[in-house]
Amino acid sequence: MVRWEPNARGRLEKAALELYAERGFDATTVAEIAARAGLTERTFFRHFADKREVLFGGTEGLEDLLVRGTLKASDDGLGPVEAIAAALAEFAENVFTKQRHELARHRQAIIAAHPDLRERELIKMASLASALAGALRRRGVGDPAAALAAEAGIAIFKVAFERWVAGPAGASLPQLIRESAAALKSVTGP
Amino acid sequence: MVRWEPNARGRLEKAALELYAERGFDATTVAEIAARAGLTERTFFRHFADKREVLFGGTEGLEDLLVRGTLKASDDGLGPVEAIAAALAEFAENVFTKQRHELARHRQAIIAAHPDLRERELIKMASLASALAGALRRRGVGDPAAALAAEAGIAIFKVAFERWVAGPAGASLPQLIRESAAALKSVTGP
DNA sequence: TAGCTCGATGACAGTAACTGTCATCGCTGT
DNA sequence: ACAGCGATGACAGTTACTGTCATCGAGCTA
Repeated sequence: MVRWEPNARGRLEKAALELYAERGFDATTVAEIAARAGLTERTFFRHFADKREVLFGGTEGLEDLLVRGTLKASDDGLGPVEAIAAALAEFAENVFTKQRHELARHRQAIIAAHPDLRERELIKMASLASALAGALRRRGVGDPAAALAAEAGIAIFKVAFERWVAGPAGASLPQLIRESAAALKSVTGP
Repeated sequence: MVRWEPNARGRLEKAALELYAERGFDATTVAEIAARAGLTERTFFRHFADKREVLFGGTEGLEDLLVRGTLKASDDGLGPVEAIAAALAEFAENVFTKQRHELARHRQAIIAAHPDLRERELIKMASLASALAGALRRRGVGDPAAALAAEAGIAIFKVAFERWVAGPAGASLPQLIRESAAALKSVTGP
């Protein structure tokens, strides 16, 4: 006999996703989320810094992973933007699989529906860009090249991900990333 | 004899800027800002949607201005990214003058110090990118090229602006924008 | 001039996000 | 057995933000 049901955090995430989808982000209170998860409001805030963060869990190791991928690709001789694109593509290969397409679509619909959630997503991306710029600098890329390459890499991912989410379940995100990278290259030209 | 002092909005902006700088964003309450401006909290929220927005006023005509500039530059035969960079450079020429360097530095220091304010800044930039992408599409640029060019243009501006703010008062933002655009071009290559 | 509408503000109550603090009580190691 | 730990609950407090009605000078109209 356990004192509490396990996986409180996961239950909160599930409850929040459901309620945000059912009633919208604004019309959902933290107390309601906690109640559906069989917990109290106070416990919600022990697991998540705020009402938005509950949608952005599992992002902890992400930056490190992509930084390592970028460093490796850079060591393989790729240019700055190509290195980031390669790291993102490899990451996408493992995480944004065909099975998770529907889940990602659902989540993005919720995020797109509310500016507060868009803001949170944007700052996560910006933080990632900053980390990737640092990685490039460690590989000898100067400034402002490193910062620009990182921003460009994130732009590639944003656009590719948007298309992946909007498109059919069969599409390959790594492929879309490669296409976006190519499109960026052609569009920066004359 | 007037019933109220004029320029309530401006007084609120000034008071907020001062208090955010003095005590920090978190430690400042809206009631304090309103009191310093000789108004009530309720009136603050009639002028600004929230506590952050008070730092982002005067942004109303910006999107239209840059969209028009981009359309014009595009008609002059520039490539998508170049067109946006040109529009941004011209805008910067008129707005981010040497005299406003100190003010901009001050404002950016406040924004950089608080994630909530960074989020707001990022969504403004994202909204601008979206508008610029629309402008490019109207000029026949396809997808995902239009979206990527817009994101790239915004990246150029972000990096250039960061350098302008961090650098000496004499630097020219339009010049930094042109340098960033060139750096992006070289970094997307092999 | 008298009355009327309008627009900016104040007054006040209410909701909900978030925080600080202390109590509770199974589990774990000694 | 028992002490301490860690996740949770209970509860009060602050503050961002909203809805609603009252106020009152300015300008319009008859």
